[in-house]
Amino acid sequence: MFEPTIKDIAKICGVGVSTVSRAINDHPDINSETKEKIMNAIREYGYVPNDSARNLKRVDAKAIAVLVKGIANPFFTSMITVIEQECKKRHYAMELSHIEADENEVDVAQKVVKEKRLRGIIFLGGLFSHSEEKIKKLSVPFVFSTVGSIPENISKKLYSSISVDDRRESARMVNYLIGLGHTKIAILVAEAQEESVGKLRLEGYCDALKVHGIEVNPKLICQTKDELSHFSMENGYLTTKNLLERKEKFTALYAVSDVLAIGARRALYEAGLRVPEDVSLAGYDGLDMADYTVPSLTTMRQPVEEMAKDTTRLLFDVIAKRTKHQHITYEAELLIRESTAKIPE
Amino acid sequence: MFEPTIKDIAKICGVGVSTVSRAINDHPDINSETKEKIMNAIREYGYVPNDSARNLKRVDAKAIAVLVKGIANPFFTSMITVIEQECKKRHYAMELSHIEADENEVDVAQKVVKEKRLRGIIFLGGLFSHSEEKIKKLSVPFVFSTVGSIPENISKKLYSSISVDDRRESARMVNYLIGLGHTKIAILVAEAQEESVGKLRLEGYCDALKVHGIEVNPKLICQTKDELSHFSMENGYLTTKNLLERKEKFTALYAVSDVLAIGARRALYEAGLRVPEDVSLAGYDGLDMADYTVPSLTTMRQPVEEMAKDTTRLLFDVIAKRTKHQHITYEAELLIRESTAKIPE
DNA sequence: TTGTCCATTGGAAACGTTACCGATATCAAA
DNA sequence: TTTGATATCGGTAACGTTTCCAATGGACAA
Repeated sequence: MFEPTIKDIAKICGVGVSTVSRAINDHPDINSETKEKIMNAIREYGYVPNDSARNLKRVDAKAIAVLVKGIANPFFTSMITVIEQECKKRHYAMELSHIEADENEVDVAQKVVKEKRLRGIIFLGGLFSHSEEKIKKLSVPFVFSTVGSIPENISKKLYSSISVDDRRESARMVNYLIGLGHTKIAILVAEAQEESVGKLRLEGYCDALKVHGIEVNPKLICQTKDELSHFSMENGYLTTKNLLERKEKFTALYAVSDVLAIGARRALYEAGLRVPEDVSLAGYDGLDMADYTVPSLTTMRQPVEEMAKDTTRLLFDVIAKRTKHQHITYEAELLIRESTAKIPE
Repeated sequence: MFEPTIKDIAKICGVGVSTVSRAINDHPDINSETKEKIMNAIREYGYVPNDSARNLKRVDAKAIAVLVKGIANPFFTSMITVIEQECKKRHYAMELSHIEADENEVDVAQKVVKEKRLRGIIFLGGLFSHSEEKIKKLSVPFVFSTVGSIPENISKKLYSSISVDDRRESARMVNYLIGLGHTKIAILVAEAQEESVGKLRLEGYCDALKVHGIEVNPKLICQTKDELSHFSMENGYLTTKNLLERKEKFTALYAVSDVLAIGARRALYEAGLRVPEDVSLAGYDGLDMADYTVPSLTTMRQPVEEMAKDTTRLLFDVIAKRTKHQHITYEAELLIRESTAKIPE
């Protein structure tokens, strides 16, 4: 079947290709009658500009990329949805790419940016193995927005970030549990490596215990298994089962992610432990899901929508050079629900 | 910063551009030493081929698109993840696009295909307003794979489909509930419009009741609200609250999606109804999530992974003209778990 | 009338790649 | 030596756009 190009449209309308180009790109230097005539022909013949040709010619491809590590976490799904909407508003395309566990995200970024001539990158994920040297090598007009932990070893001038102070908010949650009378608090932690959210949230947990003079009991610190997706219900479930086998007494369980908490809930249930009567359960993230479980889950809500919107806005601002790189920190909101309760006397 | 092109690499290596092209595309007509030399230079200078230029020149852009209606449903998220992996294996890019409620999916497909010169399209979604005429207009080498309900009014030769016989499997679920002794079975149904999964699952529900001589009680048929995302926990929750306000007695509640069921579970809980003691609850889809709720959810598992793999395989087969359009139907698996029980005498 | 300015247009050169076609070198066979 | 086949390579024309630059024509002032 016949696929019209800009030349065909030009011929049909008896004008030059540049005129058609002006028409479709809303250039001012064009007669309104001519433009209308062209637009009609375009509609009639179903002409759609070829994106590759456009991006090849344009200095600026109107597109950004979102790189996600750990798509399994619904928290990121929500963020992506909002980011996509924001891009659409600005008539930008959004390229979505997953980063596998064994890939380096800056390398992937490098490749994607060159391949597609993108204007910017948003990183989504809790753990990044950035190195300053690699980031400097990212040649193209580039914005590096990270959601989650902020790499400490890199000059803040090189990237923007959007994050919640995981360590502080995590401590806040544990403080709340301690306030309820709990002292034997177990923690379910994912990816407790350098610069990861897991590590920060674990540190917050330790901070809170120390402030209250409670000794950190290593037997109550449970790390998720590497073989599985770190933030998955299955991992939460299995890790909790593992914890229960240790026979170490605890009255509260704090999972550093809602998904983990939901898996944990199941494991507790199967072990015959009631929530919150026998064990108080707390999550982190504030997923919609956490509000519909039975019992509903006490959690730290991260302002997803706001964060996603700001990420996008910031990215476009930096691209347009309206602003320098910024680092925004959000407050999380402690949502107290049914899964946590005072420890019985 | 300096961004090398194929010409630069050619100059650096003292060869022609076509030789470099041969090297990066694994053409046979090239000396292995030359190739190695070129590959080294490419690594050293960080050359990455420009995707736009490639796709512009190539007759066949190595990419397909996945168009999703209703991304909120985690069922689709799983499918997309698998499809993406399959594409990666074949060195194809996957373009992901959402279809808004007010958009026509064939129009979107048309536009995307022309814009990006794609080789094929996969539709994901329960409801499509396809028209034969529009599909025929899809000019480019094109494959149309639909997952979900199959449009009945369109020649089967024009597209491929991957689906579960929603009507039959839905009836199977209701049969199972009837087998447990339930006769007052409420149904939570989303999007009960023409050609939608919702409608088919509702029909299956009616079929099963009729076979057992149980009268269909319209007061037990609850439609989700249009304002919300049809397949969301919130909608399941609100619709169930609405059902409960009707004061119509029921001993089982069948939600046509697990997400809805989880919302329903919450509403039942708040109303003081125990699952399964007071009300048996059943879902549909077989999400991972359904296995971790308390109580775990009886559901109809659709073979997501298999379906996603077959969809991709089929698409690539049709693109390569290895096969004609096909229509594959899968069996769902009835997963009986804790949320359903025999009706007490 | 002439010159100047503005609005509108067309032509053509890129953008970076692939694919075709032809060129060269090498080597074996005649 | 000549011929032909084979392996390897380079040049160049596209692919469909955008963007610059120059051209045209009309309006208006000098």
